[in-house]
Amino acid sequence: MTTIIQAALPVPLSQLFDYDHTDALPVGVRVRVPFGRRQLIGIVAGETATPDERFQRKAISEVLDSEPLWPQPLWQLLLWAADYYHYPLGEVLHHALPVLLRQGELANYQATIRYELTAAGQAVQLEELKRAIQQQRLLAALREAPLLSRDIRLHDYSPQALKTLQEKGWVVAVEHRPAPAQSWELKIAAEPLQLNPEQALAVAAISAGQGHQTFLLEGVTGSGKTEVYLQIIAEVLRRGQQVLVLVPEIGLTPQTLKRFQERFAVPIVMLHSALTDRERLDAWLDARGGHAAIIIGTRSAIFTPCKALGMIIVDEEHDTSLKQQEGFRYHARDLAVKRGYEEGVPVILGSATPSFETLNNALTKRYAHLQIRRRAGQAQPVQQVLLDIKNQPLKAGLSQPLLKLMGEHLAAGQQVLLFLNRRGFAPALMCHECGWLAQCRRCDAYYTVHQGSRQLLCHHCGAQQPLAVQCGDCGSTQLIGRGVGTEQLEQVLQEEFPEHTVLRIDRDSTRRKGSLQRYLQDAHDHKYSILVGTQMLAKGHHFPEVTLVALLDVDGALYSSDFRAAERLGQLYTQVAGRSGRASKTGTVVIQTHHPDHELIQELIHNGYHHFSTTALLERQLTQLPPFSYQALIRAEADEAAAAIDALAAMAGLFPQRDDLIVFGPIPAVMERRAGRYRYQLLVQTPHRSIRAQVLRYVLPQFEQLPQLRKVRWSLDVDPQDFS
DNA sequence: AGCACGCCGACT
DNA sequence: GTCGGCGTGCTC
Repeated sequence: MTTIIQAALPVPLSQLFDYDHTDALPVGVRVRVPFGRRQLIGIVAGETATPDERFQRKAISEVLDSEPLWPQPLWQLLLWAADYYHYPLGEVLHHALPVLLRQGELANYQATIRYELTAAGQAVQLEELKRAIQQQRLLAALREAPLLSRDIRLHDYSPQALKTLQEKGWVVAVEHRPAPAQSWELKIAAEPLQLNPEQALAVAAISAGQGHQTFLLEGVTGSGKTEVYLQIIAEVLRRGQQVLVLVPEIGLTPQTLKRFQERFAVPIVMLHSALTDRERLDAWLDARGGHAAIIIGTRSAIFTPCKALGMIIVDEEHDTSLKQQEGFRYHARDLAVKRGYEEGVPVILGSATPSFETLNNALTKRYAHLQIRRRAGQAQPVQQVLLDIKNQPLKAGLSQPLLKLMGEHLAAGQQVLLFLNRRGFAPALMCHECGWLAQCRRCDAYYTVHQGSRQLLCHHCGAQQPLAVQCGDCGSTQLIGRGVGTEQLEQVLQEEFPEHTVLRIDRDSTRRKGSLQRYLQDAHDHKYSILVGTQMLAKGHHFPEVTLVALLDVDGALYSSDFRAAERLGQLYTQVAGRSGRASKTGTVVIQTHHPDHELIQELIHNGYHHFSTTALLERQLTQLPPFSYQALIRAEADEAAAAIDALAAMAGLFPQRDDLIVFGPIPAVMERRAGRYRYQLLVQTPHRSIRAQVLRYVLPQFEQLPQLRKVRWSLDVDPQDFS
């Protein structure tokens, strides 16, 4: 009896593909199938009795799993996500798998080979091998500890030398099977801290809940949100259930792990970018098998199957890194809420500065709203200083009053933190005689001057040029950097405060792997007095000795075309302010601006984020912007502007005319030309989610017929977070 | 997305 | 005469 299996394949096509198979197969099982003239790994998505007979069906080549890869609720989430984001199911499923499973490896722990010294090997004098350096190196390493094949690769040991050592009988390869399903039991390794009344209330409210409920845990920086997490996690673990914790990309640090490990003596897996594919699969299996009690990871960890999930925590839920910005453009926070619903477990969204979407859900009672307004311990409120820099002399963007304040804090032996969201030496290179600016040939952007590498760099397409010495227009050699970047700021500060040390943290200074971690640790340990950095430095790090924090240039955000710019500035300011001052030391936050009277700044300073956000939310309501409407953005790019415009215009023409639908565009992207390509977009907006879904479902299949689309690359972004 | 087929330009 | 450029079409 043959069955007709419908498989979801990792191709950008939304349909399923029919295959013959001898038996029925459960949904969620991987199969290897012939597709054109290649073999693909697909996922069984169902079976059918009424296949499309226009196609010559082929047979499944191989069934790779005996049971579905995902538990039912997670499978439901994946189906929902493909539908919600209008992204092909096959690609969504593919994306949700560890790399090795995408490639067809078995969903098993793999025995690893471990190399150990034999007694003979132990007895060998390293001296004997001085003619064979590679063997000597290996032997020396093996004296310390056995090696896994991964270590061999990682430390670049010679496989040839290893083989020779085995032949000499000095080294043996031992097959090492990872421990199978081990059970765990909650052991509290450290005593919980004493909670303040608001924290206690939050813990109690979450613990009292039954089944699914979403909580917004809005706690000012330093209010002890983590302690709340830890105590409710304890509750979940006590029931023998697992906890999934999502953190921002930058927040996934050894310190985070340490904090959990110090409290709970349970297996914790951390899904970070440094894992090998095999380690990632092992972690995935640990979670799925229920052997891991706590799973901590970034965005993509939301797809980790869990045998007995008890709770999902999304820390820093406002963080933009939770939204994937290319390909399958999902928002991990939104998927977390949906998954919590499917799994019937509570979801905690934590932030000092909630996104307007989440805040709105809390204010309208869809989410329970828990607030912690008090800072833990004796933390003092910060002192806020607004510096009007209109007509003020600036030194590398620093005003005199700020320099004076810095001097005071440094003299008192404290640390100072400066934010400037512009890396490089200067954001443009200008001719002093004629005003010419060095422009990237492939983008609508100026080159950034990088002094260290003596280069002009385009931050948008990556183009690099040797630092020009002559004006491209008048030939003058009077070229000067215009504006200030972190590199220049660092240099000037070093001159200004020669007796203090300056550390710059941005993408350029932390290019080497692990250097960010090291710098953050050094900053924390007060090895530097002045810290200069971009946004990178703003996220989730605590430097207890920092008492002065300054935002050097916020003007760009005040008059931005992006309606979310204000929200982001509010979040940045508040997060940064929370970085300043701890315990007994009063912190100071400084904003430098040309628009000190701007409503947004006044609101933030005088009323704080919560008030600011609720007021700003009213404005979003008046203007019918998200979260009071639902958007989708169609982007198109092509070598010719006309091609992109024509494609989007053709798409726009397919949308129905109706009062509850706005189709706006084609309009040029904020940067119309980037990397030699012209970029345009079409904004779709509706008052209800369901209408957006309905309209897109109607219109998207028709796009395939449009000849204008063949010349462009285009993509759909549901709930776009940024309009670049 | 791949991967082939197919039809026009500069090379052994 | 061929290698190879990327336009077009198809994959159950």
